[in-house]
Amino acid sequence: MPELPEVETIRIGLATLITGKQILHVASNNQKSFPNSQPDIDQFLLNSSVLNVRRRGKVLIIELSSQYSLIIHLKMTGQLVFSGDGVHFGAGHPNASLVGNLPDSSTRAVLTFEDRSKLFFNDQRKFGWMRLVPTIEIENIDFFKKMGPELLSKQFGPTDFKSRLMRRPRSSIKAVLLDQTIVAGIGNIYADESLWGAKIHPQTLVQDLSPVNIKHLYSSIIEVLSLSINKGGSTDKNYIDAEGRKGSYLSFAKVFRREGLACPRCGTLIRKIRVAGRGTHVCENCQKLN
DNA sequence: CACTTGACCTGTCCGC
DNA sequence: TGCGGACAGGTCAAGT
Repeated sequence: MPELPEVETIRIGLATLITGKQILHVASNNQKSFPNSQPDIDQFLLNSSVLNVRRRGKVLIIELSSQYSLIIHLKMTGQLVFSGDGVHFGAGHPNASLVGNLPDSSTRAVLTFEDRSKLFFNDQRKFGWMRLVPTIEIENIDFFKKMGPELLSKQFGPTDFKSRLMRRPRSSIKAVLLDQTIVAGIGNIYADESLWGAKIHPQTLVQDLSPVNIKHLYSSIIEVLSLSINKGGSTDKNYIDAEGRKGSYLSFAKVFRREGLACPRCGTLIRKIRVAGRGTHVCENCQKLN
């Protein structure tokens, strides 16, 4: 569920909360979530401190002073929640009811910093993972090597977008937007929202898109992602930011999770269909199939 | 080779 | 009320 805007929101929060802090202790109760048997951990995680927090696509990268980095993929239900000075999760915190007391049954790993503040890696469905890798090797890791360009990068524009899409001309545009090797960061929510914004049916084959379609889609994606980052991302069920806050983007969504409601543009009832194996929200009046 | 589907998980919701 | 099954969606392996 965390897509680019959610991960970016977490990154911004984490950067201010943990940059400069030294890691004293790490605990994991699930080898898939975080294999804490790695010999590297004692040497390169403990007693190292956080240099910065970066993002690549939907992946967080916590760079450490040891020249190692923690790479974190939250997948569907992962959360990173910080608890420490100035940020309290207990009685009186406005989000206490959302976060509850930690650790809880979904906590898979906990980092403890030198000031006793903690970072909880919660993940109900155990799809997410955290790995310790040498910083210099990050770009050689397979999924980073295969990952498409950053949509919000200044070096990335509509022409690049078009040439990336054309790598999969015979697939539906929705499947291609979800493919992280084409462009990085879009998931189900923002695929549906940007396609609605560009008035393109999700099942349209890439080769059937007009140049104008592609231009509109590019603008729509940038607009939707930027708006969502400004709203702190989307909260459906599990997403919260590093301080335990929900995002408000979903209240701005035009089609996602709005099946049976009126399309804000034309009033036609929004339908939920299945495209590329995913639940897909569409206004079949605005978004006509070519 | 290009593309689609199923598995990985667990909590929630719906229908009987 | 209880229970089985569908569903949620990011990614990779397996299947067509």
